[in-house]
Amino acid sequence: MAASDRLEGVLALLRANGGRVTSPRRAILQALMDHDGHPTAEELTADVQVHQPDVHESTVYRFLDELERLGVVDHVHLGHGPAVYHFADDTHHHLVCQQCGLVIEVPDHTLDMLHRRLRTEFSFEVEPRHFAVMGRCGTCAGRVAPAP
Amino acid sequence: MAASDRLEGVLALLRANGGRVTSPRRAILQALMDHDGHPTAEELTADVQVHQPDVHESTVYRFLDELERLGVVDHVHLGHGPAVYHFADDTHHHLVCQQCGLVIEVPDHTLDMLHRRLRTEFSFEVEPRHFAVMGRCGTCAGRVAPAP
DNA sequence: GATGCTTCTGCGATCTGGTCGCAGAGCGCT
DNA sequence: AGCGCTCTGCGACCAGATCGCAGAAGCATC
Repeated sequence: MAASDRLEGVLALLRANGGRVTSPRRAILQALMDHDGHPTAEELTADVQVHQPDVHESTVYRFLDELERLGVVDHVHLGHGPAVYHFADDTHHHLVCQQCGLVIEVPDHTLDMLHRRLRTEFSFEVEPRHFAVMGRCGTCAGRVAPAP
Repeated sequence: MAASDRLEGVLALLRANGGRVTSPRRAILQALMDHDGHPTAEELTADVQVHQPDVHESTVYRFLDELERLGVVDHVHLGHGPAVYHFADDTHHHLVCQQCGLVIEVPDHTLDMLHRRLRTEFSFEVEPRHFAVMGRCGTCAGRVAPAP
């Protein structure tokens, strides 16, 4: 199946870069693939510990760092609170509601205009992948009267 | 002079809301006005402690919170690291270079297009005031070859 | 399948940024 | 000056994340 291909592919890349394949690492990758959405390091740790209770949070952090160095995953800051992780080929931006925490995924090209404008006016290359775009979702924006 | 008018104005507002005027509070406000740029709570504490060494960091945090409740100041998260504070009437957005930390202030209307687009396409009300827009400044973007 | 070099891991300590509870100081109304 | 209530310094505490260490385990080689 495709999922296990992906896992083995990452492990091969890891080995090719002098890394070792261990059972905590397999479990962390598996948890990352099994999780739908945007897991935090803490959530991943919890998932892994269901089957391997001794895997330590710092191991998860260290391995996620390494996966990031290898370009396999990215981490994103969705406003306050812990960072969340996802596979790097899952390219999209995040709109986060500051009120209810809803995360809306929007395709890359949605922010193209902004890119162009800030590039021409300020020579600034926006990179909204690592930090979310904050605001309020339709429901929350409608529910609360805007401040005076 | 206008600066002391401003200080007294804030203190009057504070009193009008049942707050008290104390020498730590005067000093914190003064430090905020004297600082050009975007001070962190820690920097403000240090500035205050030059003249009043006993003022505690937690006092600074508490007073900044209160000033925020009164609508006098806002705090902004410029990517990683501590939040920075500025007067609320100083309305602009922040572009932050993830590489060198440069902060570019851009007028409110620069992001109007983005507002409109995200509102019509995703019913999302962008609120980019509380979190900076991250990316790379012209110098850093030019200096480093884009990743393959 | 044993050896040995190197990497990984669990663990606790540590760090940063920020918050909280408490007892006492001090503001400001009268 | 007296009094009620707010504010303050202080240390403890919290979350999220990182680090140093000694021991465990991968894997290339024999």
